[in-house]
Amino acid sequence: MNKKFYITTPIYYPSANFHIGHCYTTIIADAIARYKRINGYDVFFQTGTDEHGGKIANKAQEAGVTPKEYVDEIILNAKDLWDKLNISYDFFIRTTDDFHVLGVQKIFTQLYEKGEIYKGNYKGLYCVPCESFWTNSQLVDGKCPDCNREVKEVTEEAYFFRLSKYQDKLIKLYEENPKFILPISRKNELVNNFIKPGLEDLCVSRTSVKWGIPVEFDPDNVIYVWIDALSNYITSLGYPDVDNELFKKYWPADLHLVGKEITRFHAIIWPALLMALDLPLPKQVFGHGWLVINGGKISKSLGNYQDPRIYIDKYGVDAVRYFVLREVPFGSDGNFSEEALINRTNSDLVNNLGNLVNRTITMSHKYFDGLVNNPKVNEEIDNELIKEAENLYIEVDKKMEDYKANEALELIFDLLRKCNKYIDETAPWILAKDETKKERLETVLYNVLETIRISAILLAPFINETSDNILNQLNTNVRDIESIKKFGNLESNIKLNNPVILFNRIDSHE
RNA sequence: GGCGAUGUAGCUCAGCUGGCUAGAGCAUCCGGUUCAUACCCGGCAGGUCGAGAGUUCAAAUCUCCCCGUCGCUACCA
Repeated sequence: MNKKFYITTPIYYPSANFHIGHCYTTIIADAIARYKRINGYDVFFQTGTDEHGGKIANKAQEAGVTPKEYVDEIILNAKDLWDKLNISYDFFIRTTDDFHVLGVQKIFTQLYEKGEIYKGNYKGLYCVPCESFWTNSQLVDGKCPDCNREVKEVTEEAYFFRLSKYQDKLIKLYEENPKFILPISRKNELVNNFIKPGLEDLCVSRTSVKWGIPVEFDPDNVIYVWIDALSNYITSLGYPDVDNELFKKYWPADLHLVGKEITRFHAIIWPALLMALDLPLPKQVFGHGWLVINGGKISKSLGNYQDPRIYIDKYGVDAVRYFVLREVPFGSDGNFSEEALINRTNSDLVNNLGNLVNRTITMSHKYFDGLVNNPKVNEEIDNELIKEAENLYIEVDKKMEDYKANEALELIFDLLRKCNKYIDETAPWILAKDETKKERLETVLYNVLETIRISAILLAPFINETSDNILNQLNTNVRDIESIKKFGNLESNIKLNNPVILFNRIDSHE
């Protein structure tokens, strides 16, 4: 039986269509999921949307439709976007799905019956005209940030989750699992800002919000975002039916991939809720950095972004995937700009990779009619290339262990660069002029083709279409991960297909 | 204010527990090559490693202080 791997993206808030930042998270998750799959894992990859809450209710009202109608449209748009980005998700959960609504109600009731949730009073600063609660830190000069009027302290009945009770257990969790929250800096933030000062109980219901899941035994109260949204990771597997095959097979999650802004919810509230439910905890929460635009946040109000499909249509899905995976360093922010996308595409995908594949296959056709053969007339110069090609998997795997996709890609492209150099040094066009060097020439081309095959197989999780394209041009059937752990598994009797341009050069002056 | 990151070649960044003339990719310039998508290969140039002080035989790497940028600071997913 295969090892399992359950990976999730956050469930995004569909108050508007998704931007490149959503794509970034989802593409990383997809790359990790695909990487695990080619390594033999039985992967369950989940994404989805968090559709309740006041903000969406307001948006819908503005648009003159029901909240459900409003989000339905955005979800269609999102699914189309994920299709265009080749996101290989196994399940797309919506918090408006019936099973989720029922599951969340059961979870809430269960927690209440166990005494983990109690009824108390929520004290908050309320702006009457705006009908919204604010925190101290949100106020501007002590006044409502929206309308600049006075706020007043009001009290309403609400349900609370005993979060404070889990303080010590959370500390123990972090200590026993140093990689529970990655990167480490995120963990420090949480410990210093929340755990150390002391956790407060968490208000988990609202009466002021109507668009949400009602509390089963007290329907005037709506279950607030924490339990509603976070529970998605288990309701999708059938919880509270713990005998569900999916739940038995995939829970606990191996990786919750989240943006750094919501690490807190996943690293504090979520484990505490699971402890309260007596469920196993996820193995890891990774709070990745943001894609920023001109150093600043992607922001709807600034209008500093475009529909991601514009870039996909113009430059191709793999150019976009490659860019976000390659450009953003492990855990920190990375800059997105069309110019950087173009540069990255031209230098890495067109010049390095595309040209390498093209020149190699062209030579094979020119000199041997596309027939592959390896007479193994090796020379000293071959050893380094062969050794590095053989080591590539090990090196990439080390990087992917910590989800460092950018560094994994860097390694692959280093090898491709070395391959171009190898061609220049062995100069096949000179060998071709000497009939006695025929077998040496075949060997050289074989070495390059095999290195390309190995690289293409490792590129599959990141840029799957390009990977397929290359392997199809090679016309090889040997595409499994095992075959690249040793050099020389490319078949010796195949005939290459005609070369096809992988990426077109982008003229940035367009 | 508190906590925490970060500041290294024009750009994006590597440089762990201190130790050869500080590195890579991209961009620029020069040269080579022609199988290839004006591509590929080689090379030059370019850095007071944010500023200052200290520890040390030796610091980008440790300590202190200052300056800049950014993040977090709970009920805004």
